[in-house]
Amino acid sequence: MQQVVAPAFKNCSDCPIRHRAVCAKCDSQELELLEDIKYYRSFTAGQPVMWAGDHMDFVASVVSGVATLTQTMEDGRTQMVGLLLPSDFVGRPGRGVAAYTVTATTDLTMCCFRRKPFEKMIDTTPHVAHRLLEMTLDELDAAREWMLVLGRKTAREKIASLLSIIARRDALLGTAPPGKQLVFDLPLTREAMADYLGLTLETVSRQMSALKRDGIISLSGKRQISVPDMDRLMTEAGDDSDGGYLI
Amino acid sequence: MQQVVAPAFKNCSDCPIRHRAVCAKCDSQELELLEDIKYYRSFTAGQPVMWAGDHMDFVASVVSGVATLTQTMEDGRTQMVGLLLPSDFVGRPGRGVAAYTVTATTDLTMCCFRRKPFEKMIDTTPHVAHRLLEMTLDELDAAREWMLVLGRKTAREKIASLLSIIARRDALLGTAPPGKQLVFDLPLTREAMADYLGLTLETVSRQMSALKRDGIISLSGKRQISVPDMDRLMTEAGDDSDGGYLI
DNA sequence: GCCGTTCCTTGACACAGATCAAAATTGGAG
DNA sequence: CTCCAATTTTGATCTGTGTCAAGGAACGGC
Repeated sequence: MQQVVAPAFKNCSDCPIRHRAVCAKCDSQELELLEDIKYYRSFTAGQPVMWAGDHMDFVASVVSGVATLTQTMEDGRTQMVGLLLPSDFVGRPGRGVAAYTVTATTDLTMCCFRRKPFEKMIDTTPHVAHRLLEMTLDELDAAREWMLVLGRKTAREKIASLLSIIARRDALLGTAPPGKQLVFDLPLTREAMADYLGLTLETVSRQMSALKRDGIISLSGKRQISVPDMDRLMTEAGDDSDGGYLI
Repeated sequence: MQQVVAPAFKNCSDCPIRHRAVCAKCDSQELELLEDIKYYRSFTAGQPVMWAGDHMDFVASVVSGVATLTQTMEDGRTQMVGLLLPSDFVGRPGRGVAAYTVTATTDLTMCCFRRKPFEKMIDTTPHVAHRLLEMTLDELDAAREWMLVLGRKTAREKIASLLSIIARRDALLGTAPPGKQLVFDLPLTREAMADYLGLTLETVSRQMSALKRDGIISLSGKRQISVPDMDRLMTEAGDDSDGGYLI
């Protein structure tokens, strides 16, 4: 099922996530070590990357596309526990079994590192270990912010929170012009949004309609969102529209 | 408000969390470096340790007692985002401002490290950095398990999940005899439990009463819980009673 | 030992979001 | 272009949990 295709670039120096991923701080010598243990894999939108419980002999960086990390109960209730964007890291050094199910929600390319040699690198090259610690601490902060969303926000605030997270990321990536009107594509179905936010897909749909009706967002097709006033969206999310650190 | 008292031991080799905290892998030479930058602080039950936004010139390990990490919205809605038990780490290297409010829920002693020298140690002694990475990854896993609880579990399942987490921890610490009947103290008020689980304190109280009525738990006083059948509690939590790794 | 404070329990009722059901829209295959 | 399947929207109703309110139990200070 998995397609293995060549990415659009040849080596690390041309890599689009070179300066943000786990390899960000590596010097050219360390990069060579990584080159030896890496390979690319690509997946099409909707494909599973791995299932919770699978044996895993690699860790990876997302190069392009979006993937989700989900956890499922026996009766089928599903909760998304991570949203993986370009430069994010997948897998845990020292753990050979996947703890979560990973699914590509858009076409996806990952840069995979064979696990054993990567673990050795962590022990020997401080740059990789240090960057991985930094990224893990960032993920922990994101997870904790998300807990507040899941535990205490209303359905409308949850939707607004998710939209503002994605909008902010797109603004960072420079996709949008610096002008006020933000436009971006939702990389998630209504169901995936529901799994992210601990809601049902019907509630997601209703709240999206409500935000549209109230002029907070507008839609072109089902997936393209534009936000005329970012501050207003942030207010709907229940966040202090100023206080928040822009990452 | 903060009481600074001497702990019951003198140096790291007598420390009760010596083998589990961030210093777990340090050799005696590294320990000496830590001794130079550490000091103890104690707090009584209920005292705030720090407020979100406070300037913070230390990081710390919990030596004894329990503390909570909470996040609060402008209108007062509160969500607990971390439960700090002995050996857990507080603070983030590289960040001088507290992101969360920390509160002692029992009498608490922390081993504090001055932040700047600690950051230098992370860069120079791989044992500390490596252990901190490991601990952060564990916390991230815990946070993700918690997301499933917050997003998808019913009130009854949430309470059962919290009780089984605390029961398992106490079992690990060897407080309980290896027999079946687990007995432990809840280190949290009903309100703190509600903040942990994204519920109101009334709902927590009702569900505690329901679990008691159904014989899943029994109470002596408000805080001492006994669990006659751990598997049954796990089932109520919606967890596979076998599959779960006992950490 | 009494009293006040804090914490906890229980009840009545309201409402946000879930559930069940069906129709509408979209996008891709042929 | 047409049709089919997947996704999304909308409607009607139900229910779990929140909200408001009142008492009760436990604990520390005097």
